Amino acid sequence: VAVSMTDVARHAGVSQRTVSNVVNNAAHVAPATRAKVEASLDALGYRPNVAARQLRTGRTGTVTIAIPGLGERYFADLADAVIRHATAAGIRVLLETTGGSREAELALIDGRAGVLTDGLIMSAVGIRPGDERPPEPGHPIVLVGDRETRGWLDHVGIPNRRATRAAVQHLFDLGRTRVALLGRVAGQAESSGRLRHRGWLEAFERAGRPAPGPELHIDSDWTRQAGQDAAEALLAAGAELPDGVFAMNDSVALGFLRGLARAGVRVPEDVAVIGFDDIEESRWANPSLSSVAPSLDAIAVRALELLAEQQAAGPDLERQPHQQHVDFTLQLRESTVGRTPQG
Amino acid sequence: VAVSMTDVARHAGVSQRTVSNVVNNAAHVAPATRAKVEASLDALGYRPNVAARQLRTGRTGTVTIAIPGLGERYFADLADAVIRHATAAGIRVLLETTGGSREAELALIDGRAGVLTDGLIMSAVGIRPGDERPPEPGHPIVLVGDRETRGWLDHVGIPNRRATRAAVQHLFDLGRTRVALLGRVAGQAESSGRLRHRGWLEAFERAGRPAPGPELHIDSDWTRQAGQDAAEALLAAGAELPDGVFAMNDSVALGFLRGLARAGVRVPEDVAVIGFDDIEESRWANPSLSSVAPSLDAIAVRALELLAEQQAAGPDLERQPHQQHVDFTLQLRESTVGRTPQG
DNA sequence: CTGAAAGCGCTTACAG
DNA sequence: CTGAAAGCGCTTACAG
Repeated sequence: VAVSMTDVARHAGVSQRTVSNVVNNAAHVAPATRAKVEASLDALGYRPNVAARQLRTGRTGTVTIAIPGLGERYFADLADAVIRHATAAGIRVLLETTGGSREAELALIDGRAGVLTDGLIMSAVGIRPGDERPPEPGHPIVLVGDRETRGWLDHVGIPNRRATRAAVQHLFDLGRTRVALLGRVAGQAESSGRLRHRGWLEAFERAGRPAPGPELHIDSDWTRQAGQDAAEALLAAGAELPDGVFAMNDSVALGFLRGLARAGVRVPEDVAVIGFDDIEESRWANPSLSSVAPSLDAIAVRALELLAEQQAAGPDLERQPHQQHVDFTLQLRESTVGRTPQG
Repeated sequence: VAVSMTDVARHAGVSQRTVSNVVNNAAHVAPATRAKVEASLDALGYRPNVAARQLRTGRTGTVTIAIPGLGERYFADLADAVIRHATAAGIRVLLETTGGSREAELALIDGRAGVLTDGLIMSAVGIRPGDERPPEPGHPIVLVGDRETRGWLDHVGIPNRRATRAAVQHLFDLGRTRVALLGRVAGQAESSGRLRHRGWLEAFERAGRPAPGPELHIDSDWTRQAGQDAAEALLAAGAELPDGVFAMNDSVALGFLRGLARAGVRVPEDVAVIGFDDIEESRWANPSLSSVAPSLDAIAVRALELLAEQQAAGPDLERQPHQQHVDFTLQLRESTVGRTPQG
């Protein structure tokens, strides 16, 4: 059914090689030949067969971005950044969702289902440090996000502990002293949950303050609903409220804000709240939410670069995995600094 | 570098065909042979070469979902629905973003850059009715979303006019009479903007009310920022406020709500607001936003079915394009019905 | 600058 | 139940 280069070659009265040269814009094609071939290309409606090209060259011009799911806005934003930067470089993107399951992530890493693309960028949340093994030649892998392992795989993310310390210090600078941690501390030693927990503790330490007691750790899933429930439970318990809250991500922070608002607690006057991830909703919440903003663009660019680097390196057994940090910023909004003149 | 079936065959002392049979779980492989081959498969670490398989069979097991971008939550949710349902069926999904540009959409439709997958599901917003042409054999296409063309391509969406009438009627039922339209009426005759504009007019007509005057059409981009700006401009103008607002999508509605809240206008007491798309933020806004909720799951399932149908039909020149509607519901929340006992 | 030919790694009639 | 072989549509040394 499809028109092949052979068909075009016959139609134009040249060899298949010449058709290939024209299609791929190779230099040194005589103008007359080129014109003739292009006419045939158009006349027959030729479309390149990507599978054949890929089989021959071993390259697809496509990379895979794997995230837990698009439902969580942070991951959608991350995927968006990768897609935008890849597209700009002429690379297409296959999106896989893992549901955050270790099994699904491992299957992708070792290519069990077949390697469809030139490389894999994965926001891994389910695998454990021991699961990593050196990527096989021809199957470059870059992990992105918040883990901080010293594993076998390249990794790019933001410095979680440092970013957390900065966020908590911001609350200290505002004069808050009883700064709570909102979220669940779970997962592996190097999970973002544990890293942020440690950052919170370190902030007290570095500020020369006594370590926060357990009553300042508000346990909660990292979801909006859980955040709202946590706020309601806290208020129902009637205990003294913290005057500052560092939330492990924006979703739980937004839910918490809503729970406070419904009970008439004033933010930031009574409680100042800062989150993590800087998802888009945070700009639009009422009050708008301060947050730690990782540079997703920088993460995407760096991940794509590392992928290209691994491809170029080929089966280089000496290559050490690159573990890199990119920048973050503190987005200060109403939930900590109140309504500012510029709104 | 990679291990081929030939390598495995040599290692196991069988023919390549037998290896293929084992890998593809073909029936009628002698148990002893299977065991032998499986041992070699494991020993050598065989991974199927997807490109070769695709070249041979012409199928990839992958479909493309094309949307304007992941930044707009509605499209992310749509892509998520397609990915979830495709994955459940063992199909992988290539995500392309078009930026809503007609050029990018056309390039995908006619496969100019090469057809990478078994089919294309596209949320098209840039192409015009005349741009559609019958899909080429072997390149199935399904359009999804809000257009309502009688074009050459299969289409699945929700009945925009009917859904809009239902939303406006809901406001009438609440006793509102000055029900404004918020959003810009632009694009082709069958664009969702024009369809929703018509639905708004029809609602007045069917309710036996006089047609709304132009002062009830609040022109605005379909974005959050624009919605907020529109609310502020309206209040600054000092004109009489509408008592109900049908917004063309949730984003502009949410921005509008924020603008009202900042000025102390009470929702829904002073103004009741309903949006369109039912994006996730709407559940979490304060007040939460009522909205027309298309069934994204139904859209995804139906689109995938139509793709499969086109594949099965093959080059059937008699096949008529299928243009189908799926269900919608009205999600009633605080912005129209106020805070209810169950929160 | 162009042609004839090999081969990427599979699947699948065709035999036996 | 298994083998020997063709061929999917390309790219790319090898010649000329």
